[in-house]
Amino acid sequence: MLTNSEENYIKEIYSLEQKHQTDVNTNLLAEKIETKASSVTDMLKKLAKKDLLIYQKYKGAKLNTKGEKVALAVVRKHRLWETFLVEKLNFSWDEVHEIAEQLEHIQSEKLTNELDAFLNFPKVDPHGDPIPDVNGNFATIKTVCLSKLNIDDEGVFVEVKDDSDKFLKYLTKNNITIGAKIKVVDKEDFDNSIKIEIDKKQFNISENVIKNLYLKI
Amino acid sequence: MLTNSEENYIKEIYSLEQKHQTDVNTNLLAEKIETKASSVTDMLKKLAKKDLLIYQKYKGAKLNTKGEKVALAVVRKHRLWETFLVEKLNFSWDEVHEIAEQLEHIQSEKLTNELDAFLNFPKVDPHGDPIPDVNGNFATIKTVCLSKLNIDDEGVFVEVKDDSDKFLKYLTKNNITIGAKIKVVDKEDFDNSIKIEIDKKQFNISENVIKNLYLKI
DNA sequence: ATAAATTTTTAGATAAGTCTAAATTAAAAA
DNA sequence: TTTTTAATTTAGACTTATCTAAAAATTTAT
Repeated sequence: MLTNSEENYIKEIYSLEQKHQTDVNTNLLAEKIETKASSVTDMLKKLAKKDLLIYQKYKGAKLNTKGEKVALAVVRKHRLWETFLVEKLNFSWDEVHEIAEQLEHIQSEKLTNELDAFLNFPKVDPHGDPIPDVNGNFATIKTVCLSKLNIDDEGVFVEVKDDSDKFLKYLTKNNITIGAKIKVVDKEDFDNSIKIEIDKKQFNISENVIKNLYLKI
Repeated sequence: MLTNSEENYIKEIYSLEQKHQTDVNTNLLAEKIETKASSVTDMLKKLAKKDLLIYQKYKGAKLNTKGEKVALAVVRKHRLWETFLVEKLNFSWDEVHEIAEQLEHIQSEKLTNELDAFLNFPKVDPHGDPIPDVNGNFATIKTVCLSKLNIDDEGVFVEVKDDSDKFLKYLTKNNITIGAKIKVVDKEDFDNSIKIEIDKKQFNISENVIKNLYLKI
């Protein structure tokens, strides 16, 4: 049985591994978990001793199969609960993260699986992130970052990478919601901003926004 | 913000106060929480300092208004989650306690209230225990302990006091479920057991069972 | 290749919640 | 009322997860 803290480290390590495709280093992890590097070192030692990851001094950490399984179970719970909150309890997509952070640590396989069934085995959560099934498998939908598109290209917005409520509120305000059809109207080289069109309305978005939006072409 | 441990103490103190109508003493509380008396003393001091209860050395503790409010909020969450698990996720009444013990600590008023609405503002949980509303109020249905009935008296079983899965499994096995019509057929003075009739079938139950069953006459 | 800068680890401290064992207080019995 | 028993509290220790400050290793720059 793992503590909430241990699960949080494993989840974050998993997420960083996916993003950077390399061993996770101490400082970055510390920043993400919002703690100090020395605390991270302690925890990595502990998780290595529990046989959840490979840790080499000064070289960083990497989940082993067991650790990855834990990570996927936590991610599964997090995304199922987010889906539940939005679909059944009238939450909006910018209100669910913090609560799911708590709910993801509830220990009961039956609960997780019954919730999955109750929600009709959803494939993605309210942010378009894939939900691992009971065996940890998930379909990777082929998505393309909005930054990769050229003028006149278009696609359907299906996944957002930054789940912060600040960012999600910005998107909602600008009508950029999952399922929206987005067309690239213009690109500015000097600041990498672009002009997009949604529902016949055009407006500019900055590089920081662009890199967090993923489309299905 | 209270820790899970603090909430558990407050909940248990509240429950013991209701049951015994007197200040809660250290040893009994220690037994219920499954910890040592010395740990209880420490926690009572801490909760008193946080102004959640009145604590007098060697005299026991008693929740104040603030503490009672916390207790009712936790009880509300516990019972709403139990109801959710049984009504929406196919759990039986003997499977929900442990999971609700975890879920009752999730912090989000909106979540609690949306869950309440989603369940249609239930008045009682799967064990017949009343669910406090958003203000901490609950209707006290007038119930009578089965031990108070005489031969040929009858009533509808609406509430069970012992929520342990062992006991609930026993009841299920013997067809004693919430809503069952129970008639007292015979009483044995020497061991206080009685013979009851449910659905035309008669059988004997012991004093330990009897004292945990409450009926509406 | 060496020095400087950065990253990471170690050492020692702290807070929460628990424990054991000893001391104290209250309650019950003689 | 004094003694005995039981309940409660105190003192000191342990674990988990955290922190700061200092030391060590690695990386980058000269």
